[in-house]
Amino acid sequence: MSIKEKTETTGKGMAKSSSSKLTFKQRMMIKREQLIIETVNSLLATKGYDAMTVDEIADTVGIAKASLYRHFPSKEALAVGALVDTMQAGLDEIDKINLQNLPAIDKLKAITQWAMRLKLNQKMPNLPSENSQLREHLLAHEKYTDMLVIMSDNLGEWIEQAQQDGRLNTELSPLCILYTLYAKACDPVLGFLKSSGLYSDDQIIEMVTKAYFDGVGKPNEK
Amino acid sequence: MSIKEKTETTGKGMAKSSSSKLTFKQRMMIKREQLIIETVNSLLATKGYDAMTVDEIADTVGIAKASLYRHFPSKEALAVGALVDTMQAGLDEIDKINLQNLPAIDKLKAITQWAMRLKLNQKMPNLPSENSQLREHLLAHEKYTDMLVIMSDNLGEWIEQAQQDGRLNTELSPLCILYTLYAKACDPVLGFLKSSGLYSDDQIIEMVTKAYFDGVGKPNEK
DNA sequence: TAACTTTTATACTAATTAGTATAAAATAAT
DNA sequence: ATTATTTTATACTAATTAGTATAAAAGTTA
Repeated sequence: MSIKEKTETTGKGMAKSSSSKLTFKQRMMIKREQLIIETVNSLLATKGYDAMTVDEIADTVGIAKASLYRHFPSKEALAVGALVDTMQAGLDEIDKINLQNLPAIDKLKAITQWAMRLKLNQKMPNLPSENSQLREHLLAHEKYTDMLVIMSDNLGEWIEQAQQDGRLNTELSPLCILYTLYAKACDPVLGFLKSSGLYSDDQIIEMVTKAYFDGVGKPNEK
Repeated sequence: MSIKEKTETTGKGMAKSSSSKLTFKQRMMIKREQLIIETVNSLLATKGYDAMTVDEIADTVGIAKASLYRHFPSKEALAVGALVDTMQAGLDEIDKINLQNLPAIDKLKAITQWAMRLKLNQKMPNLPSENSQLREHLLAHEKYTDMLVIMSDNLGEWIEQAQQDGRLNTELSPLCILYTLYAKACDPVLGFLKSSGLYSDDQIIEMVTKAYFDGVGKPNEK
């Protein structure tokens, strides 16, 4: 064994290595990293960043805290990792939707519903309130902001196309539509409707989609 | 001075005493309690419950921590007090709106916009994420839940009336409309649009109201 | 002035928790 | 089997913070 291998690590985010040949250990490392990320995502979705403790993460994953810190150097890095992971999933979903030849409005509905389903399944991490330490670090994290820009550009194109198609309200600025769309990913309405026990997930998504695109008011009210 | 007066206190919420004759000290007490509540509301709006510290509240109000604890027995009580206060303001606003003879749909728009303006002015307290200690205590607090029921009943009546008037989408259940309306009070879109610097508060409220009632989609899209 | 009450500043306790150190146990490699 | 590496359990440090105790200062009342 070479000295070099002694220091091998997945390196916080090289989950997709440039080399396609991975050792068994490396693959295990990646697998576990994914499990950690999933756990953090779930805890961020249910409890939020402040209430989530590192000991809890370790217990839930089923590994020792020291092992956790071999993958991520801090609690913040864990949260950022989870958020980057979700962002990547969103970008992947956008790519998938772009492959289909849909009108822009349907692409927008598709990504909105994808995000809402994630939220309903408690997989959508909750960001802490507006002025928080974590948010600053997140916006200082280049990878995350890069992904955010790519996603916003992509959604922005869909929005402008849908407006040109006459399928989106042109009285609303694209920015306003973009923000309201992002907001659907953390809409508390989904959880409240779910906890009412009256509706299936599909029904909830259908209702909230209708409320979002068609409005709660009657069309004739305009 | 009687023994009785020695133990006088505003008593956490008797801000509206049954007796209309109040001593100077009592009025000072109430005045200060209001200042505390305002401060807590502002801190809850900007930082959230977890990030808000009791020392910070005391410093911001400009009194000693010990004095703070003479008004409220715990941090949770402070938060609950702030939330009850906001809820009361909402009920007052509903009463005010009910005095005007407006169509139900306009009453709904009025209260929605009132809540959004509060949020824009950083006066709307942020509740912590769904499964939190504070939320449980809040729902165990009878006064708060009573107020919540009254408000929901009142808004529910408006919603059903507006549906009968043909001004609200009858494809959406009243419950769904109620929840989406509550959600406007904590809609992060308002803050994002504001921090973009592109719009005045009035413009933001107009935009988000339009998006909410008319939907982001074009009517002809239906 | 004198007696009394309230507020304040300060320091403390106790609990929580992020992150680290360490030695034993488990696993893998030769 | 032996050596090297990783994981684990445990205990620790250091920082934060809710809540309390206390004595001095400020304010009030007579």
